[in-house]
Amino acid sequence: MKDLREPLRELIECGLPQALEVMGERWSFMILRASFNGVHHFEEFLSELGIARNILSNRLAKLVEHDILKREPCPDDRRKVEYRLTPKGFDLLPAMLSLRQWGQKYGVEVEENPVIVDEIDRLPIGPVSILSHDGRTLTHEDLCMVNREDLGKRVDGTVAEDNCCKREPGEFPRLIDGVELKRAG
Amino acid sequence: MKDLREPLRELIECGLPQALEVMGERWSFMILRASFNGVHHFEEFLSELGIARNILSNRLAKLVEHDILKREPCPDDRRKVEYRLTPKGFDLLPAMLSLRQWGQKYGVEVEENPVIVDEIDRLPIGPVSILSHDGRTLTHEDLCMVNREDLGKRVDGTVAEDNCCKREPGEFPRLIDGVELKRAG
DNA sequence: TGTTTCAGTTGCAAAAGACAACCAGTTGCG
DNA sequence: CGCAACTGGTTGTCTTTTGCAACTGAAACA
Repeated sequence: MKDLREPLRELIECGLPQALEVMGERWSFMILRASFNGVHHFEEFLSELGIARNILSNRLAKLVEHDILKREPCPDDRRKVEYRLTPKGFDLLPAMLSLRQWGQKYGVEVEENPVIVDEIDRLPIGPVSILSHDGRTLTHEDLCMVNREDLGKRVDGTVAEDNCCKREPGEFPRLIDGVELKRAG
Repeated sequence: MKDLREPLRELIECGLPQALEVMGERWSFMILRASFNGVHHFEEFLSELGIARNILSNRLAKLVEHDILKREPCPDDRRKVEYRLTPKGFDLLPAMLSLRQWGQKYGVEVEENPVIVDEIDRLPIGPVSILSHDGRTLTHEDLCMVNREDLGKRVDGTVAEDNCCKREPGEFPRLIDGVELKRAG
């Protein structure tokens, strides 16, 4: 009965494992960053990242397979191959930038020299943010998790309490237990 | 002279490698997600994630070492240890959510059952977004990279062109080449 | 007191990554 | 044309990381 935990795990299933299947692998994000920076060719990635050839080959193939990059022969020079971001790849920009900003905030000082700016006013962008459906900026304190059926329902009742440890303010309530209770009952 | 590319690589140095040092390792993000969901104990992570004991031990130690989680003995039961998010850990929420939303958008359909909502109106949050300094939502098409010295300067001059391949709309201009030119000249 | 739980550690097999060498199509050049 | 150089790989070997199972030591429990 080692699979007992399986349904429990499924309850908090979300897009994260799927995202990590590709982007969780080493070098994937670095390759993506290079792509955003306009790197398109194998040897270019190679020298830019300092990655092993076979790993780069493998990673590029996987990114192409997952439709994050597209692979096309270069018209000018048929030896060359072009790797370019697909729309799906471009959609990873918020993830990459928020990671990057986090690293910047807490890492040792790095003076990010080419700065990412808003093209219009040429001023640095703000932090990548969690927004409510109507555009308010939310912090982790403003969030909680509810069951799909209870969307939009304002509840004034008490929140299910953890049996051992109290919930930190801003941490998602452990709905897992609540749901488990529902299923059992 | 194999180190010739080193200074080139440094030019686009940013927080990403630093972020990936911890969060790029396998399981780190899954452990983080569990933490956000209120998981605090070793055995809990173990059954929730289906990870090997030694790897979990190693990963938790590394997250603690990097001040993403804090490790404290449980007051109620001195066998137990509590792992809790630090402010630095909470700051990874945008990165985790944007990854998650991306996985959700492009992955096979998963009905994210505990839905993350705004606590106030209990409606699902919007997409994690890139904002300008004054709060406008930006897409990848609105961004570009400039040198630190040129911040705020509106330039009407032409943009440095790639020698081989044209830049896709929305892709960051390859300032690497431009900068290299400047340094050389 | 013996048993169970918790948070690990240790040893071993398997998978993934790094490094270097080799290879097949271009391409540029004399 | 003939040949060296370039590009984008592949293959083989070694090292590191991961996964699995068994074991440990301290605390709780019965």
